[in-house]
Amino acid sequence: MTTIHEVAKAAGVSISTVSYALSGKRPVSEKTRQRIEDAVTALGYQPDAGARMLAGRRTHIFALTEPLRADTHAPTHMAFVLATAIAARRRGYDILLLTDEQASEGMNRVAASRLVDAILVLDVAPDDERVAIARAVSTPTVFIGVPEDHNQLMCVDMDFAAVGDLAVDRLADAGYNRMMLLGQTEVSYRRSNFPRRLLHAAQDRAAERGIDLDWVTTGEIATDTAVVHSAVENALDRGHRAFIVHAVDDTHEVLLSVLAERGLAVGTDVSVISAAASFDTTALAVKLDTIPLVPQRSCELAVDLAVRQLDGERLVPEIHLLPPEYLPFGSVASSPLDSSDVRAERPAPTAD
Amino acid sequence: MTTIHEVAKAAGVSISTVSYALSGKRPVSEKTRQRIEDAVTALGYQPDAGARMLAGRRTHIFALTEPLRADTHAPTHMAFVLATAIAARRRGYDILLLTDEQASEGMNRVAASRLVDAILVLDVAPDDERVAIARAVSTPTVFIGVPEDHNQLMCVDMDFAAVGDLAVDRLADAGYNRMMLLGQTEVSYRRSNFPRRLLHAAQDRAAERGIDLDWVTTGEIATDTAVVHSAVENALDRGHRAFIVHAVDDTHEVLLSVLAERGLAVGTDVSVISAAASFDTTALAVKLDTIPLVPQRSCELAVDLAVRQLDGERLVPEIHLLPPEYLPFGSVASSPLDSSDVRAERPAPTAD
DNA sequence: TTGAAAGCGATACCAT
DNA sequence: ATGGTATCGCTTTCAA
Repeated sequence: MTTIHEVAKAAGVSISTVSYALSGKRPVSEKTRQRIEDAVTALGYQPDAGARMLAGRRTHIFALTEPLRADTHAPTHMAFVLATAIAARRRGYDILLLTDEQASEGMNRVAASRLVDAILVLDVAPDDERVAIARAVSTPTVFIGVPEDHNQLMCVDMDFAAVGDLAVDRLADAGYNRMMLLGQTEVSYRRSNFPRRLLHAAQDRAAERGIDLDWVTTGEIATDTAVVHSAVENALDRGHRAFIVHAVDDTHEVLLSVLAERGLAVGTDVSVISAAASFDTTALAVKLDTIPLVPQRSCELAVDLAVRQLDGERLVPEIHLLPPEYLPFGSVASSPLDSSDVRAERPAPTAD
Repeated sequence: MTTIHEVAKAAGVSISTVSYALSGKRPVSEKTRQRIEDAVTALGYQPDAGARMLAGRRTHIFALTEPLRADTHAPTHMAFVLATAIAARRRGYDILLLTDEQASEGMNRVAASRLVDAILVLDVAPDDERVAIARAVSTPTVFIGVPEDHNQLMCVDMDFAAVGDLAVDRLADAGYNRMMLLGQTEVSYRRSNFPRRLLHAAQDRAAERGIDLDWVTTGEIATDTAVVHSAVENALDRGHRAFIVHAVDDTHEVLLSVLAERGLAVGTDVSVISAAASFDTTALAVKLDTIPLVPQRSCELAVDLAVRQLDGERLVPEIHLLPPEYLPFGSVASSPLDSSDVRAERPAPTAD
């Protein structure tokens, strides 16, 4: 193992100069800094992590807690983990995984042992037990998601309410007076609150504008293809021609396939908006107007907030809601038929 | 922060006694060890991670490298990550995530800085670049998967060849002389070698026993439901009545739904074996005979091998293949019709 | 602009 | 069975 002493000797300077040259915390003449850098690369020097943690006040590690429940949607979750890891590395931090069933134990342990500089919390539940721990430990903690009781907590999340408003507004502006929200699984409305935030905002906005908004979930636990299929059939039979989809990719696919079966053209006969999807909707059979949920944005902000706190910035604990962005792809009809007309011209067959 | 000094003072002993009492590396009288433990819990003492890493020769951290390519099947991957994390924690180790596009950089860094005690390699490709690095660094490395060039490498994996043999044997023993292997996606046969290991073993065994084995992949990149659907239809039309499924859950579901549509009863009219599935097949509509791929087994063994190396055991670098286990659920018919009979009694309609 | 040296908080060797 | 202390490799204050 190469130590800082060997680098110092090779460069003909003291170890403190090497340390400062590498950290940049003290000016070092261009000449010596060059010699030091040469020595570093020549010897393949890499500061000892343990020594750095002990002497410095930084471990350069973030903990990432993720309960990984059985109902977690793996692809979405992976996207967040990956985005966090990449954002952290860019700032010089590694990610330590805390997947314990009892995330509490892990959080306390890494905080008490000073293993990590900050804690990032993923997959936040409304009544998350990690809230109490975050308050108890002195390690800076950032939630990616918003628990019910978020007083004095630092949180980052998409503004799901704004997503709901935006989606309803677009369809309403296009002339629809009724629309269908294809939501998440039943369990996700219980275990998280972001689906509710979108739903309630959409319902309120619809009520304000005198719009008839229907809502269905996409299965009990996991997304149930059959449930989605019949829900869509049913909605079409009842005259629905405008859809807001807040769901996983499978649900999008089922919706599009039913529309295709019926010969309904998206952007002409029916309108569809994908709301808060974290996958690439442009890979679908039909491109959809999308209000994307970009994990990178949330995760980068979370990492940034953590780093800034470590750098001494005195940030107020608050919720950071990322404003939604609307990506048009022509899936909303410009001047649709009114749904009552639709109903008139096409008598609803019995479902099934 | 509570230090070992405070614990020592509270317990009225020296710091070395505290250290030994906690590590158990030296006998300590029951009386004093009790006082020390009391002090530890009273003060909520947790040894400083950095100090431990520097003074001891253990960081109590394992690195887990996972390239996370776009075609990675998220649920399967998550199962492995989770299993590894749990196995490691049980042995007192945390998991540091290395998800870099260039896993090389991360591996070199954590090895050189002595951030981790060992490296676990996930999602192994046939020509994995991490093989070279594993050979270069002195940090013990265990592959979960088997690269093409595994000379001098420590690897753990399911014995996929044995899985293939076993599946073919069961169906052959049941009297089938032709069978269909529903395989993985095309890309997985290129990016990994475990699908090939199963396939080739099955083909060889089939050839030995004079059995007609067909094989199809389940889509180009991601599993394509339509592709699977027509492949199964086609196979049935050609008289196939025995299936080996080496694929994700979606593929199982499509197969079962086609069989149901046709009114073919699993275990009577047709036989199905699920081979090397890492999800819970008992949750399917029909219970299937399964040769499961249990991530826990591979991951626990990998962790165990890493720990034993750290404990000084001089293990020879070799491949550890886990023998398959056959879980019967009655999905293989006991005395099936010969496929030629089947063909005779049911003229094959043209597909589609 | 640079160097010397005092910690950081454990582990583990050498004594007693 | 227990205590004293050198040591790990770095960061950072204090001096020059």
